[in-house]
Amino acid sequence: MAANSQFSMAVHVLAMLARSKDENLKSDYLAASVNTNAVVVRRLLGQLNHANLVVSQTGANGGTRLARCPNEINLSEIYKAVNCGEVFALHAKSPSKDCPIGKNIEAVLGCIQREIDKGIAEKLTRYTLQNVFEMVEQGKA
Amino acid sequence: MAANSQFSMAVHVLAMLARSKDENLKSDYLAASVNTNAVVVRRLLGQLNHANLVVSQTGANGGTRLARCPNEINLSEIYKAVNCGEVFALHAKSPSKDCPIGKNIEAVLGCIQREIDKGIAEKLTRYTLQNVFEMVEQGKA
DNA sequence: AGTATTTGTATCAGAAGGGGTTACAAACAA
DNA sequence: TTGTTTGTAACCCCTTCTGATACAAATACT
Repeated sequence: MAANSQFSMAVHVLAMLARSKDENLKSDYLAASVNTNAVVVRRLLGQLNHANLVVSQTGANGGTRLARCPNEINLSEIYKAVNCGEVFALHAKSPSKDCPIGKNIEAVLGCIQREIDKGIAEKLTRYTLQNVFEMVEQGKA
Repeated sequence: MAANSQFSMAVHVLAMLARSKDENLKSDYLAASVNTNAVVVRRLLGQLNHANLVVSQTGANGGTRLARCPNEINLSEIYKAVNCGEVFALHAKSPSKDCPIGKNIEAVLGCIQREIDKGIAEKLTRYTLQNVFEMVEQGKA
């Protein structure tokens, strides 16, 4: 898949916002750091805003800042906010219902899919934005 | 872009092979159950063969069968065999190295990425192909 | 040997989605 | 009012997945 890098960009942008505390940052400025276009950043911020992670203001001296403290935001929320889809897709075209395997495989795969998603969420919940910000600041990967 | 359903198709095909024991199944037959094209199935089987999960034979009465017992194949191996890529992509274009965040964010994200991949593998390792086959047979999702 | 069958693979076309870009309306500060 | 900034629509390009056709190579059967 053309790999979806929205989560990476989102974490990057949010880390920038965490660093700037309560100061509004402009999409132009964020785009320069992420090395992309300002509109791409604004589209992303729209999703983060929708998830109540950031607050934006239009107009002169506008921009975006965090809606909460960095230690009150965890990566799982960010992951959910930028809808990256599932880990793997179910069949593009439904399997044959005339086949004993095809008839039930989708339900089983769906179950496994949910299991994995739970696992991902569990891992991501362990990291707060504050944690990530500190790891980046300390150059500690 | 179309979401990647290769893992789903792979599990489906392997479940079919598990059901047919040591009998060779033809790509045409598998394709009918998966509801796709025989070439798509052969491409998939090529990857599974490369991972030593199946064995194929050309020629009349040819086809494909499992290389191992279904209870000796776990879903993590299948996941690795069909290269589904990472859960999320890192930045398409490298972030600005002039920014304290941009300079280090990729390393931190890579670390998180590996953490998640480990989690997925751990979950998938719990299921054998035999488990999946039985769940499908029993219509139990 | 000869024929039919089946896989392996190359190649192309179409669909879908991500990302980059331009353009412009709406909101807001001064 | 004027200049700035976000929000969003519209479009293009590129990549990847899927479907399809075609054909060589391998194999079984007669």
